[in-house]
Amino acid sequence: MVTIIISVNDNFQLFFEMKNKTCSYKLMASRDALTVIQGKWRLPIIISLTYGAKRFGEIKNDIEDISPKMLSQELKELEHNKLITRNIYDSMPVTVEYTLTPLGKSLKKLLDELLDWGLHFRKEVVGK
Amino acid sequence: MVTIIISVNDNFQLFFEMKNKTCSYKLMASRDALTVIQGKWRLPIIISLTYGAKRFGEIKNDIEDISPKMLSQELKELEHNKLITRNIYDSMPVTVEYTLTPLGKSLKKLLDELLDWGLHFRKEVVGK
DNA sequence: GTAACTTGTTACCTTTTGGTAACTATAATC
DNA sequence: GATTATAGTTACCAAAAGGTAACAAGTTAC
Repeated sequence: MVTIIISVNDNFQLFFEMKNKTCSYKLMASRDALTVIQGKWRLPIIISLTYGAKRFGEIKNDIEDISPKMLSQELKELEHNKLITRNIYDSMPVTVEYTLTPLGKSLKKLLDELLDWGLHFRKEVVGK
Repeated sequence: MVTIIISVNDNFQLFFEMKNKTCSYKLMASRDALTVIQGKWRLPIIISLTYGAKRFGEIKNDIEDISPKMLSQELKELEHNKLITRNIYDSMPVTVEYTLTPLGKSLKKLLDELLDWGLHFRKEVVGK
């Protein structure tokens, strides 16, 4: 039996105990991926940024009912996980631009698959 | 502006307000997919069942530290979303077998992509 | 000097998710 | 009649996630 402790970031730890080392490692990686994109606002934010660099207020307008607290919080998390970068411009008033990193852009295939299966699921379950 | 209300199941509702109908529909489908597989125990359970039909106790042994309450709860949710089926056998003592449905098996590509990106992410972020 | 615009922060509260420990029902075995 | 094995359930609690409303700092325009 193996116990592996990994952390996606400072606030989040995953503990797994499994009999099979390879299987538990794969499970961890899959759950890392899930952890990074889950939550109410992350997909909307990431999708908003796939259309190019955006400022705080622009993302907020895109998503409509997100609060500044949640947007700020989630942007920090995404930056921490290196999916986006934050650029401050010394204009007046100050503007801050967010862009997807290469790692962030590398989510495309996963997001496509998520959409694909989601549509399939809706057809099979939600739609009926 | 369009407001669309959908529900994945009786207990869960997603509300989206967006300016672009197509975009919000895609977002909903993607979030459906996320919703169905997220949570601490769903991936382990689904993965456990990819190795074939299993009984309640067998899944419990596979996952080690899951409680009967959580396993029961999550199995019900997965059944409700039509990813698994529950078969009762009138043996003694009674045995119950869980299997993946075709819809459950259709998750394979998504799970593969999740694993793929998760490994990439670990290499880029967690590993450093 | 007051209002407006930018990007946030803070304190407080509610809802959702997950955990613990004890218990249940049924039947077979000792 | 007590123990074992099956597959759960129940009541209660803790932690995480998300929501609301008010505020803050810096600069420009009126």
